[in-house]
Amino acid sequence: MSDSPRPLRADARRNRVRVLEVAKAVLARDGTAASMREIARQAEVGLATVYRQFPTKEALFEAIVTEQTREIAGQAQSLADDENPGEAFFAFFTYAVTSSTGQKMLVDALADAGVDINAGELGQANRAMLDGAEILLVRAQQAGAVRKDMGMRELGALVSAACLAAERQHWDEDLRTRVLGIFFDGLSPRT
Amino acid sequence: MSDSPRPLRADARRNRVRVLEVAKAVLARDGTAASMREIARQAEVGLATVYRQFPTKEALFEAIVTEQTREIAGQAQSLADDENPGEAFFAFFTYAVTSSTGQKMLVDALADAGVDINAGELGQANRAMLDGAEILLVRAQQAGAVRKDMGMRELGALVSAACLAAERQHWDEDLRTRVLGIFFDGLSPRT
Amino acid sequence: MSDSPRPLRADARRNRVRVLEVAKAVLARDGTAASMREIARQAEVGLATVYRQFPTKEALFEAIVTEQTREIAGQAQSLADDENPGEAFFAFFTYAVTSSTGQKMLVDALADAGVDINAGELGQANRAMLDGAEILLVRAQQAGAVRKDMGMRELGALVSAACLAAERQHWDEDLRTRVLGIFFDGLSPRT
Amino acid sequence: MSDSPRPLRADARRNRVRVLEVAKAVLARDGTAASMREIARQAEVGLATVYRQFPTKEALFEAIVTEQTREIAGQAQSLADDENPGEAFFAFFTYAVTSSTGQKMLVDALADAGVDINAGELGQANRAMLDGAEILLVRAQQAGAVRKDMGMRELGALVSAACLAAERQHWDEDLRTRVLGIFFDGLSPRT
DNA sequence: TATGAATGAGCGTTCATTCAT
DNA sequence: AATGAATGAACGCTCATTCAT
Repeated sequence: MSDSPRPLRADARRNRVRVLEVAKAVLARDGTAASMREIARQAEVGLATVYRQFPTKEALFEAIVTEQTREIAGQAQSLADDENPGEAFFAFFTYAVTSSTGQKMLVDALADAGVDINAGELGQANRAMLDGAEILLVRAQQAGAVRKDMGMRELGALVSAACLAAERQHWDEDLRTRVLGIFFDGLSPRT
Repeated sequence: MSDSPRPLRADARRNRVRVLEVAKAVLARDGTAASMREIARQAEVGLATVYRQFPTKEALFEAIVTEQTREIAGQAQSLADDENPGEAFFAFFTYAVTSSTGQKMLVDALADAGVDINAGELGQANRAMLDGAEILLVRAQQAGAVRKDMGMRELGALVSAACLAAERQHWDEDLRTRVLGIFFDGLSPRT
Repeated sequence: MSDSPRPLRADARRNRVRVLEVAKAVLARDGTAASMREIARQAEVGLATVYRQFPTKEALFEAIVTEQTREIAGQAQSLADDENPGEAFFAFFTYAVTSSTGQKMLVDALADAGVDINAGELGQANRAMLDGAEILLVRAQQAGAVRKDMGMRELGALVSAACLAAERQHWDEDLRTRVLGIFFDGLSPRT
Repeated sequence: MSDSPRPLRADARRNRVRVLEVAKAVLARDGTAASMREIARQAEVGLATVYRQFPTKEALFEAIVTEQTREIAGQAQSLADDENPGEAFFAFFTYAVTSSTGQKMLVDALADAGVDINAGELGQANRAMLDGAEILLVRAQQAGAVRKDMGMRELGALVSAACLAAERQHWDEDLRTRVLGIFFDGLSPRT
């Protein structure tokens, strides 16, 4: 966690962050058809600078997905021993939908492009996220907050659905709250 | 503005239908990145024949969406006076998700491209579909089968979510049934 | 040998020939680093027209080499039963050097690019050329016009050497005659 | 214009030599398409260090060619008063072909790029080499070892031819010996 | 002085669209 | 009416070269 020994890379680091941020936004807007040139233009860096940080378009996508996946995995972990498992689970679900806007699209694009989603850093992050999510799900079920006939497949499907629709339809916060409310009611145990 | 008589268009009509069918399949497989040339090849017609029927790629997309929207609108209409409003509503929801696989992607592509989704034949079809859906929703609510705090916005969001996720993740029938089950439980009136 | 049944392709055919011609010249001048754009520009056709005829740069190279190889093979064949084997052999050698300007460079470029030089139409043409050359060589040796310790390897090396140097140094006819004269003296049987 | 003193350039000198060596090898392998970055990487120096020594890629090429030309000129000089002019000439020819592998390609690349081959240090080296070669040629002719109707143009053409073909076809030592044998027989006086 | 990050021109290739046949 | 050849803009990517550290 100490400062790295190379102060030279201050600008390079800033450029990387900037490119990632812009790329996230551009991809959310234009989908995977977004061009590297457009990303470079909006990040106000040269085209080759993007390529220095991310040697292919695919690598850029993968970096974005990996970053977001890690964030979600981290959130799962910090909720793992929450004293209220039900609330923790629903909070995680909401966080995942809110933060992973556009991610599923990228994951699919990567899969289409033949990237092994379970390999490398992305695979690691993915497993961490899934493991964390499963813990939250099981604890919520044990606490009686979530119906028992739910598995990871259903959870993944629901989260994906919400992510994709929120992304493409630009859900505002109000709509998201109401739709997730419906989801959560559906997830409650049947009385 | 009157429909012109069509004495010679027997083969042209057949070509149009054929191109539409093939385009639907190709787009479902390759997404909106599918090329006009590929569609022409698979339809076994010349490239310019496709362009005669659909002056731009966008127009072809629009035609597909319009057709599918009309089908869904028709389904809503035929369920409009079903004697069991609750069943009718859920059947319609399921039909919409099942049949419009790949459609949402197109709608978004159109919207991205600046097409006014409410204009022209597509707008007409869209309004018919929404009107039909609203009737089904209201009747189901009046019958006590669907919670009262649902509006068309929530309905659209839910249908979209299911369509997009089903499309991108290749839900099998079993998973779709289970996920829609959760949706429908969430839509039931709170007891 | 009859006219092909498609008169439509008159212009396409002319473009193909034109592109091939220009490409031969451009490649002779700029080497394999010549750009497709430059070829298109000089041929006064659109870039995509070049690609319609030759789907990759490699394919264009291969087409050129194949064409030239065929011409040389044809020349070998028509000299195969010449009544003066010595003259026939030397005439063939001269023809090969004169006509295949720049070819060796392309062959090597293809080999570098991983093209199997013995496969497909090029391989066929290549074998025909080598077979024809061998016949001429053996006959010349039997007639006492060429030293016996010559094999196809040496022949290939000598022809290549002359081709490459003629190409890169822009030998005029006079110099070519004198240098080939030295070659031919070297090829004569030792007295 | 005077040579500046070089008190501090011990490492710079070493870098220059190292870069030149590596560049020679890389260019022999990858041709003139080799990238400056690759050369820097293999020389284990920074990219800008290469550019400090050689302000352009062209300059690097020129330096390599100049160095090799100087070596050949030196060889010519040391053979200039050999007691056996015929042997000396053929030894020089062989040395030139053997050592200048890859050089002709560079010379041509330079010429294509518009570099005046007769200017600067390269021109000087070139003249020295040609002068030395001419002396060897004339002495060999006077000694009756080489035919009289040979001039520098023919000599240059023959050496180039052998260099280029040896380079591009990866002649092994055996083949080179045999082919040069044919060349030398051709160069002998006609009996 | 040495480094490597940044840059933009250029390359091979694809695609929607137009036009001559 | 139908065809497919022609076109140029755009894309992903690489490279020689410059500049800030």
